[in-house]
Amino acid sequence: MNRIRQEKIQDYIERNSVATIKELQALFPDVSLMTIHRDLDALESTGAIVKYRGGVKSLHHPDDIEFNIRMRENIQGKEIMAQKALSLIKNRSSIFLDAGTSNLVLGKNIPDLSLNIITTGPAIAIELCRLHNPIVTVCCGDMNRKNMGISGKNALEMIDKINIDTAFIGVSGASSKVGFTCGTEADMLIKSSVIKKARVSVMMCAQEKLTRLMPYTFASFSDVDYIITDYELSADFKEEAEKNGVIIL
Amino acid sequence: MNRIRQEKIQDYIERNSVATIKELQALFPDVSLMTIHRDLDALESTGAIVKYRGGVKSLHHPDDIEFNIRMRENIQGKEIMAQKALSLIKNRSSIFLDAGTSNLVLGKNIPDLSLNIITTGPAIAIELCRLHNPIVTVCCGDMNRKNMGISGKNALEMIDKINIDTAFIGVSGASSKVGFTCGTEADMLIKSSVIKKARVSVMMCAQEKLTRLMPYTFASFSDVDYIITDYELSADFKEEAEKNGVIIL
DNA sequence: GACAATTATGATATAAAAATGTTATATTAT
DNA sequence: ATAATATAACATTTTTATATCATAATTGTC
Repeated sequence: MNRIRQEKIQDYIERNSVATIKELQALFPDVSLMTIHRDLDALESTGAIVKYRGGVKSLHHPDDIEFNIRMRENIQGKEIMAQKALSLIKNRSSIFLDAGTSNLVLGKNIPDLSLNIITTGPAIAIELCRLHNPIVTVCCGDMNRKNMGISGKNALEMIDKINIDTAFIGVSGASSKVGFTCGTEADMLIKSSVIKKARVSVMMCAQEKLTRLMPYTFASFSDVDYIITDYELSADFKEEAEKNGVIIL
Repeated sequence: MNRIRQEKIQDYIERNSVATIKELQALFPDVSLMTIHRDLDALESTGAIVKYRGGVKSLHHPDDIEFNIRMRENIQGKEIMAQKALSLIKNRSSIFLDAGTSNLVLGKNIPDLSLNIITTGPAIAIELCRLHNPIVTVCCGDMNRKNMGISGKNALEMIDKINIDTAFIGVSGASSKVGFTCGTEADMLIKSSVIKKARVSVMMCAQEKLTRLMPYTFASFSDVDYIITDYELSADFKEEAEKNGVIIL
């Protein structure tokens, strides 16, 4: 079988979450219908998709999808941010990775150093299993389906007990006036506790988050040390950062 | 033969855990295809790698890949076990899912009931995000790369605090004499604590685990309530189960 | 250093396997 | 009942692996 074509097909289906055979045929005009069918059979046997008469659908579940969709958004920006963040990760330090897509991309890029990595993202923990040197610790608590993150009282208690050198915190929305915001109270509690405990706090602010505000503020500019972004900050952000000694990467 | 090249090839395969012949050819453009084949034959005869049509794979994979491989093994058996386990899950109860591939398959099959699900498997937690009703709680602690499971002091403390109605425990090895075993001390501590706390303890014993013994015993027959398996138990298991009032599903 | 013996490599032909296409037949939806 | 779609069976093409032989490089011996 042609792996590359099959992966393209799967990608297409995942993106659109459904696809007709005709669409796929049009997408790959140089192979026969039968081959498409066979490719789909192969993909189906891996459990990634399901065939039905006339087409196929992705088997990924609604909540996964939201996360996966966000995972595919602005990949380049996330890569840029990950590269910047790597410069802040020192061997033999203890770092915290907040749940979320930016930090999952960061997790994929972390080298095999002697680190203590604490995370609220199970997906991040799984990703880090590819490495041999870091000790990976998962925060306990309740899963938030939206951001695949852990929060709750147990998590807070645990964070209270550990030491964090550098914390990478996901930001859902921000403004120069209200600071850094997120969508739930539970997440807010986690993020603000971590920032209090960490020696260095790094805000992972993809560009699109900077024009958006979420209900809960978890940190103001004076609480943080670095802002990592994928493009450039607007003047008011820069000004506010400078005023509070926040370094922009 | 050229030892140095062969070692480079082996290194490359180990690092990527698989390699296509084409990749290797591109990597060593100054030798012929035939030579690559012969190198691979030599490496295969040492038992370090395995050839398959189109490429080679390493026998020792990074742990995350190892987990995925185990995930694909005996899928039918795991499905059978999952179906049996479902009959023990009651609405509005608190269940514990141990990390591991059998319970990940079980997780994929759990219906959208009002459950409290506690798990040591981040992959299981992610899978359960597809559901809307259960409250999913992840145990805190350190990741064991081999079974993608969480263990350690934090996890033990957390388990101590919660109530578990039915616990589904993964079994790595078992015998009628020594009972149920696993591979690390940390896992042993988790499993035995959970069994102590749970009202009902269910051992998930795929057939292939029953002819295998692992270093740490975490439970004897008298500690457990159910054994779920995908085929049939041998006479000595049945006898020992009956003696201790363990129900075999 | 010359020479044989061994080992490694490359080229080509051949065999095996896998992927694809074609056509015929079965299934399904309306 | 009919048209659309899916599957099965077989033929063909393409890809990949092996066997064989010739040649080159390396090693050991005198």
